[in-house]
Amino acid sequence: MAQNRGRILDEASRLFRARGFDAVSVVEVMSAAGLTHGGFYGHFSSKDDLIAQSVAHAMAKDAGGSGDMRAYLNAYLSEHHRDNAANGCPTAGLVADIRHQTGAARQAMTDGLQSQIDRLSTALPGNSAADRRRAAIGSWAAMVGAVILARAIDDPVFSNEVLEQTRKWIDVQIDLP
Amino acid sequence: MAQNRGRILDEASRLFRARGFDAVSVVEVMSAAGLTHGGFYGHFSSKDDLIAQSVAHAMAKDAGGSGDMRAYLNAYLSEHHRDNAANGCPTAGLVADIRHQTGAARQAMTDGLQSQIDRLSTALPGNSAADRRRAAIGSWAAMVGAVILARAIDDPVFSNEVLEQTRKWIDVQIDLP
DNA sequence: TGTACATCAGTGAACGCGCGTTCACTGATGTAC
DNA sequence: TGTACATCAGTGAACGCGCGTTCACTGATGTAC
Repeated sequence: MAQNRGRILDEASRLFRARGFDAVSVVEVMSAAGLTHGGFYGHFSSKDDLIAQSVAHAMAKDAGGSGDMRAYLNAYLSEHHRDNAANGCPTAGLVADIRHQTGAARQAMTDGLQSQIDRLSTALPGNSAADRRRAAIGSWAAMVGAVILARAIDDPVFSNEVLEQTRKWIDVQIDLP
Repeated sequence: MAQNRGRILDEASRLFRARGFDAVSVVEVMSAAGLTHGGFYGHFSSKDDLIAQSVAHAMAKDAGGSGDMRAYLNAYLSEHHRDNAANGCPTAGLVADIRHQTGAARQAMTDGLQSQIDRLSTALPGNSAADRRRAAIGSWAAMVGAVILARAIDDPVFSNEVLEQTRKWIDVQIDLP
């Protein structure tokens, strides 16, 4: 049962990242996990509960940004990441949708973002802890914003430009003393 | 009839920014415009058509960022803007949702973003056109990203911190020669 | 000026559909003797 | 080792509801005479 529960959370977080919370049904999630929909309520109390738990699950699994910052930045602002939302960063895929969700889901996202900012703060250069935290917040906002913009834009040239120019723009900022 | 059509588009774009495309029904939009739902299909061919037209309408109406850049930045990354999505920037409110919409809506958003980047490019300093365009793209990604993050975060202190630190981080970048 | 009629934007009841959720059930698993 | 039974995760038909959409209609407006 714990195994099935883990598979439901994995598939739910992939489907939610790809298509949003509202557009994915409970039936779809259970099918993706190889089960029928009736058993869903043995694992979760409601779809809102699944959403909250899948957000926490995805944020915990996707804990990047603590190592080589330049490599992380290049992978994050890549065409591959833009085109693979299902397996990509849960923040970029879910954060805008979170605004319309219940308290538990919002709290899971908030906790995940705090961890992410803490991780980036240690990976970025800077003269003081305050400088590093500012760089972490600013560059994370730019990274998430750029991927969201690039995914919305219906023109490959412009979309690629947003990714590439944002990468270069952050590069300049990170290299500063 | 043209007057009613304008009111429907105004109310639709406000409701969509506040709650997302899926969560707002045709009945709600028509009620907000002071009409009943049956007349909707005299104005639009479908809800998707309304979405596409309301995105174009909102992007055209909200053409900011060509004047005083510092004032624009401060207003954009303010608590007031974060807390008033309904009347705020359509990019911050709708861009993530656009990914799941039809071609017409995506194209309206793409066109609006091109105009916005063009406007910011002329308002920002820089030694070359390429530098200015890079600064426009990078700071726009950071501004949109920060507002989206701040709206998702379920902790006022952290949310305010994201707005304030992103503002300062962009400030440094804009002031550079 | 006054009357008869055509037009058509807006009305509201009705439709089919997919959703989240419920519940009586099944059948594999493990324990008692 | 073999049999009887309890447990309970998973099944699938069914529910009520709200949605997007349709359509016969109404009633205000403007034109013809």
